[in-house]
Amino acid sequence: MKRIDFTNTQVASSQTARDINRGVVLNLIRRRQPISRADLARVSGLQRSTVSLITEQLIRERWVVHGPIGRLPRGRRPTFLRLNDRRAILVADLRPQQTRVGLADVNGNFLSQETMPTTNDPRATAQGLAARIRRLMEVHPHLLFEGVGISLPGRISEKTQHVIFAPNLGWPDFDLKGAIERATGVRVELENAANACALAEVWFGHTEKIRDFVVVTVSEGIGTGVFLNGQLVRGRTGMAGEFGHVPLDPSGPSCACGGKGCWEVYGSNRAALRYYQESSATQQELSFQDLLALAQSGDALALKALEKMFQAIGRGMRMIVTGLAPEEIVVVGELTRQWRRFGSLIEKEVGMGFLAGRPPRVRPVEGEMARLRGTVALVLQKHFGPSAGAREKEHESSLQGKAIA
Amino acid sequence: MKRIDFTNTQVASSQTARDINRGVVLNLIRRRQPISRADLARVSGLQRSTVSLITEQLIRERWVVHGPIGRLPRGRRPTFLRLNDRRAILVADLRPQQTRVGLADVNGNFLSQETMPTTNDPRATAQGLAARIRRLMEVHPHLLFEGVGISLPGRISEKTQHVIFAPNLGWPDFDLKGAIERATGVRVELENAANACALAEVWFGHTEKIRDFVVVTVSEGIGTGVFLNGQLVRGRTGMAGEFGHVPLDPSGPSCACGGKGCWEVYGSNRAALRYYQESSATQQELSFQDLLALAQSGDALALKALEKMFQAIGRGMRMIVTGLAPEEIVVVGELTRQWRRFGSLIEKEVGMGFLAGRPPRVRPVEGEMARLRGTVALVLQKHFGPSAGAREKEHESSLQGKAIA
DNA sequence: GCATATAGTTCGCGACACGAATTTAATGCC
DNA sequence: GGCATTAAATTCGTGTCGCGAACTATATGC
Repeated sequence: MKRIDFTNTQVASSQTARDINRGVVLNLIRRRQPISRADLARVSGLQRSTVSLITEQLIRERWVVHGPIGRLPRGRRPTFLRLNDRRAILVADLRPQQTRVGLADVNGNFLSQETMPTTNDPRATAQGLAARIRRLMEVHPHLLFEGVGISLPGRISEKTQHVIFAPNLGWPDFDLKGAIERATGVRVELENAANACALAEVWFGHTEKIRDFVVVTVSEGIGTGVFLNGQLVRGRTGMAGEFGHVPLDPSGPSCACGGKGCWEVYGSNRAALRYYQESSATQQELSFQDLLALAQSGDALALKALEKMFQAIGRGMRMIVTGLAPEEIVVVGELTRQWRRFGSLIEKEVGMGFLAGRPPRVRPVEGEMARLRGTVALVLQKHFGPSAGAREKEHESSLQGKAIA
Repeated sequence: MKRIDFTNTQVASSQTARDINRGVVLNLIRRRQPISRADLARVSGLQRSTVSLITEQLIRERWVVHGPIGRLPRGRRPTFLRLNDRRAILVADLRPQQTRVGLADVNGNFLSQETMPTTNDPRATAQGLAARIRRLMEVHPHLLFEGVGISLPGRISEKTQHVIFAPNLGWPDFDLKGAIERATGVRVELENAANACALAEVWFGHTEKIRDFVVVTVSEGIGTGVFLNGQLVRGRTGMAGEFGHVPLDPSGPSCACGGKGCWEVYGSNRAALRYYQESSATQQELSFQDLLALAQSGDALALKALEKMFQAIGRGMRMIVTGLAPEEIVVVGELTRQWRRFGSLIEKEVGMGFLAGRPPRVRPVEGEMARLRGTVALVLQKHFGPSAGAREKEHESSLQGKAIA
């Protein structure tokens, strides 16, 4: 009587084709809105008839709405389609000092934003966050809330979905997802901040077709979001991307992780502050913002500290370039404000250790929005991504799955 | 009149479902042969009727043949199916000193094997290789040759398919693929040796379901085959996986790549020989084989040299573990013969720098066959992989593609 | 008013997977 | 030996899907 569920392999049915094409059309609308059915057919390669059926379905599902009527030199006028911006996503970005809470539409545009303090107590922070989320939902009763997306400087277990390894927050193992879900009744998606930035690039960046890139987030530490073969790399346990804790020099200063000479010991905001304080011999507490301001005003020691920081960032990037050969490296963080002055230093360092061909582009990103935008993508990919069609259908008409014998 | 081919997005048709399911069934037959249609239906989740149609197609395509008749306590006997082992793949593994040429069936079993010298002249090596391939084809006129797979210690440009960056061979930019194809008339696939080992693991290894692992090949240098999210990582230019040239210590000895203190300077066969010669102060030329033999016979200095080598390998693996969090690391090379003695050293080193959770398994592989088996997979994946069905169909009845307006 | 051009819909067709019914082929009990 | 039972494999009717041609709707301009 050894009956096991053998249905482990992913087989395709007719529905599969529809799911795939639904995803293609939905994403084309997202990218090129407003766009007519005829153009969708041209761009996708699908037949106009097929596009009509799919868009009809998407409109039924409330993801797409009719937009304005277009104008052409001749012929019937096209009715443009666009995403339904009454679908909203609640987002939050946890950082050691403060948490940013926001409300965004499906296009990644923010309807509102606010900040709240982050505390060492995960339970209290979760409660405060849940309260603000509930309030946002009450204030906007006309919106359809798709979910909550949260980015944070830490790692989320693939299995339990708990927050694990968040040294910069100082949190222990904690079920943030469960806490917020229970308190708000909305589905929550968690993601590491660097990974969220990578998602933001893919979903809302101009670079549509890049399949291999790495995001490097520089703040208190250094985080990396690794995106290869068109997919985010999470690794077995969701721990992938901790290049910040790879040693550049085994005899270097100690790191909070327990290691020595880690990349982030040399290239983080904290490292720049350390460089500055070592050289100026002042005892006063500075923030990285202050350091940037000093550099802006021409302070030689501040400039020198930033120079060392940027060089170290480039040095660490070499291992990513050598090992993964990405097409592009995207830098996120406050330091990008000094990109004009020091960006070339990074490129020089990256180019130095390069083995063959052309080194990748290194590009800064305005940092404030990337993390939040990424969490929007995090929530949306459940609906827009592959095999999302099946989920929608289930949700819509609650078809039961096949019983397992 | 700006007409561009807009059909950039991958859309699905009815055929797509068949392609996917054909791949599922074909791979199930490969994995579980001999297997009956009924079992295929059970394991795949497809209907028996569907399985019959697909297997009929596969038999028409000559990929599958009828095997023996099974026995059951009751009921009609199943006719087992298995892969057609008259389909053969020509394989070659280029190494700095010698090249191994072989003939394998679709199951990765070798029908014959021979070796030939590798020279510094790529043109001469290609000619010699092509001659042996032609001879193998003449000797086996009853076989259907699917293609030639070649693994080598170097990188292949994604664009031109030329061999680029092969410092250990001492070759310049060279069109090996084109040379062999012109000389033999058979389609050639090139791949880096470490990547080939990774493919061998996925196709012929026991570990069917591991989606994230890294192969580390240790010989003259150190190569890595990075396999993440169920896919080989090649990077933008096919250069991904050169972790062997990431510095462990920026003040270390010079490397052939131009850098300093690269991983392979500490962890390769050459490094172990250097350790030994430094300690014993002998001037005689030793091979790594000799060193292993010395260690086997209990030579203290040889043991010490290997110990340092294994520790260095583990130290370099830490960056892979930290950055990519694979589920498993597979080690390939002659050094695996001393795994019992020193394997634990690697595991200890890997475990030391580990941030959270459990470190990955580190596992040795008998090295000789891995590279060659990988090239078999390299050729097969064109026929067995996704969207292979379309290619077969084209090949079979030469349907023309749609004309682009 | 009619040719022309373009957007969007309708409809018949073929490919496909599904699932029930049927056929085929074995075993074992009476 | 006859017949119920069991299981493999095939056949056939049904629904879904994309394709492509035909058709409808709606605009411009001579």
